[in-house]
Amino acid sequence: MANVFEQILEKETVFKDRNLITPHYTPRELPFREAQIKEISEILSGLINSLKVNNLFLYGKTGTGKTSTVRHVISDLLDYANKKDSKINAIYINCRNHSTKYRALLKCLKELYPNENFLGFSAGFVHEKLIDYIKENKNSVAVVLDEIDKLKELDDLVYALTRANDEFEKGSISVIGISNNLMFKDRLDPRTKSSLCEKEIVFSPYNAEELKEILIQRVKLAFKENTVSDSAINLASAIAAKESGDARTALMLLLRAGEISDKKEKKTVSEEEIFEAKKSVEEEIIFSMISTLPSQEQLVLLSIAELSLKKTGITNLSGEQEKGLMFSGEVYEKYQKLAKNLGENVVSTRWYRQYISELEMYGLIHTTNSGPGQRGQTRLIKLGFDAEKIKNVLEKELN
DNA sequence: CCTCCACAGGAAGCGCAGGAGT
DNA sequence: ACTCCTGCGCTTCCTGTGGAGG
Repeated sequence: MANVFEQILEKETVFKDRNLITPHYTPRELPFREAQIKEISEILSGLINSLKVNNLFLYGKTGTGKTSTVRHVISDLLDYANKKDSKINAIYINCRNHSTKYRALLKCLKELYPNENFLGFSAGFVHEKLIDYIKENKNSVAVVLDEIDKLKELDDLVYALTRANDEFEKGSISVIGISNNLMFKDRLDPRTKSSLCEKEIVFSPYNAEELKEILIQRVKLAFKENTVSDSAINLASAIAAKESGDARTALMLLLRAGEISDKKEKKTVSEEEIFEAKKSVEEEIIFSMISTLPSQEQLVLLSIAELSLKKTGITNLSGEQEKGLMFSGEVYEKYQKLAKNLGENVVSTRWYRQYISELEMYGLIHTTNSGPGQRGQTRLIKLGFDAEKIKNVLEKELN
């Protein structure tokens, strides 16, 4: 019998380099983000001349290329700075992993002094040390705060970072905030807001055509030649565009489809595999999103799922029956019943509306304002994914 | 035209948990 | 160990909006 590892590792595959199609990979080319790249670069170019540049705030839904774009610009900037002997540091911080002011500052220091460890030093010391670094080295430092909405004490941190600029004769700190939470900006302290959002750049979702281009480009990198059919790419981009305009979903579709082809020992990826991949990707996304939701929000979502399974639908703007559409009010009623049955407390209508907005932001539901023929000013709610699947996941989550 | 309904979403404030300062 | 402070989840109150109906 052949060696097991030989069987596994030397198996025929459709991939040339599987890593290049995972979400972690930052491609060198970023189609349809030229405008944003240019805008960000123009702003950051001042750093080369040791000027303090405007703080930057980027927002857009998940998978719209915010992080990739920033990483791209930063790496170009550092390359150029190297050539010109310009003193620039760029620090990338994912606030999900460094969620307090202290941890974020610590991460900055770690980048500036790679060989030293400041763990355990007081917050004040860490802050001083950061300022000292810039005073001594006269560097321009750009701090990227990704998923900035996950950061606690954000007001403090932004204040600490930007206020320091007054003390420098040469060198500076600039902050680039990235968020996919559109409401987030409004929750900020007015001073932080004006400081952080000196310049704002919006990333809108990709449409099907754009997703297609992105996929074609990635397929060239990650798959062997002529393994992925055009129709498969078309289908994958159409699915992703319809659901969210999220490039990550589109890439995941291709990745899974490739894996399915390998498993079947097929040498190509066709529409069939994309369809199969769609199921598993959907479930993955749904599961990972839902399981991190607060239980109250899960309850609201479950109410929507149950209603859309039961209801026949309501008449929409064009006067036709649309399935799975429901009023905000009836969802709240359903939610009240469900919560009572499960012994959970029931939140007020105001907070319930907050939940609805958040669920929409995550792409789990879609809402539209009611038009003529409907009850006044209300929201029509529709589930973003298959009701049956969501219900299954939720019922497990909620026991 | 006015009023009522069924909501949307802003503003203020409350109680709590957990971290910092002393 | 103790206060003080702050962010968070939430409620209460409020103003605004647009269709329905008198």
